[in-house]
Amino acid sequence: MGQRSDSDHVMAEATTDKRQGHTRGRTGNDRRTQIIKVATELFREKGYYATSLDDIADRIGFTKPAIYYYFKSKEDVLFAIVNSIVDEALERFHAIAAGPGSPGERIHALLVEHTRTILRNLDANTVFYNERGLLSPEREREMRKREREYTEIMQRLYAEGVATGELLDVDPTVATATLLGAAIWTYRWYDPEGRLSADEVVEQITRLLLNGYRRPA
Amino acid sequence: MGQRSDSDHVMAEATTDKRQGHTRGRTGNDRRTQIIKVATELFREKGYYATSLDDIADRIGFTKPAIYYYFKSKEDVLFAIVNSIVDEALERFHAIAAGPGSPGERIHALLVEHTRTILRNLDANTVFYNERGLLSPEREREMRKREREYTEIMQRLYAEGVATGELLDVDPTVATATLLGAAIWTYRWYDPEGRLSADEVVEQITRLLLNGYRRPA
DNA sequence: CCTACCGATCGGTAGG
DNA sequence: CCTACCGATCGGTAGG
Repeated sequence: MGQRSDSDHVMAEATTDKRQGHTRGRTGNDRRTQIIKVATELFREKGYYATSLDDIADRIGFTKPAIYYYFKSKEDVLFAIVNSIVDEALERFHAIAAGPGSPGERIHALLVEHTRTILRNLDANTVFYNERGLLSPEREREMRKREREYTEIMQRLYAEGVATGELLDVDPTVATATLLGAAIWTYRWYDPEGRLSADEVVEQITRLLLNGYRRPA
Repeated sequence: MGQRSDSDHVMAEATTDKRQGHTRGRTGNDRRTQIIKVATELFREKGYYATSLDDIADRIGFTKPAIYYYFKSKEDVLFAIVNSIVDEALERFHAIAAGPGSPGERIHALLVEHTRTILRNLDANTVFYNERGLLSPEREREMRKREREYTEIMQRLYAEGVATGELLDVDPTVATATLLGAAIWTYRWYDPEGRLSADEVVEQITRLLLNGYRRPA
């Protein structure tokens, strides 16, 4: 809490070579990244509304108006976080769906990669799933549209697998929402400091979803 | 939006027989119930912070201080909603776990009933899952404790099923979080006005979780 | 990136 | 259950 993380440190180093006279050697992009990082932590801990811009500025060590040098509004900070998550997910789904394997194998790959990504970046994904509803109506519509885009990729894949007889015959909308929901829900309970590694959890969840909880006789 | 629902209407009727001179024939308990109902709708629509006590009072047709006649604070209104949800879940889990059937059969029953309950009362369950983190630290701890209580019931059941060989051998914590998560996630995507009935959705989800998405050969 | 400040919102209370 | 009101918080801006 409050201490610099590794990724932050690495980024600070990366720009050290080409110092441009900015305070403490940070470039503008670096500062922007730092604001996003700290905001992500705080939005996750306390939620968007309960986090003030003063809270964010305090944790970084400057004052609130500095944030307005990099962002037009508080909502823009949230949007930056949420947008990058949906961007990455969209790209990932496109890549895997277009890749090799049967529909069932590609769905398995989607579930593995989606869960891995969430567990590897719990802060931002928690903010994404908890706070994306607080964006302006226009931006929320935009987000929903892109989310629908990648869930539809999975639905088409599922429908294909049902048609070939590879996958259990349930409604593709229900199937994908349920499977993705099971994967996404990890953000609510997984504890990185806990007993189980992220890789173990990913393996067990995806095996459970593939085979069902009833052990085959 | 803004119109009286059936349940509201029914409650108003129920107290008509024994009018006590209250405005529009409502008893105190009735008013309290009405405040909870309207707050539940608004907290779901706009979230807890974005909903003011004036919003709630406006939709009912009186003024903010009236709410303080029935509740000590805004948080108490949220607590009333969240508390009743966790109460019912706890009772349901206890009853089913103590009931008949193999561990696998009782887990199936738990998933069916939990999903049904969520779909039948989407407003309050959405508030529960979205806003329970906004309670005071003491109350949040109390909620988490009771939630843990009923997830542990399911974990013990799962462990028992693994021991007898009935259930797939994955960690009971992972299994129950994943299965429950898949069921709970319905609150985020199920549309009561949509193509599928709640009963169909419950049947398909629980069948999918039991058998897995790969069709048995 | 800072100091100083404004305007609006809102939970909660006094006093009836 | 109402009118009137207070105190605190907070996003955002002026002006440098």
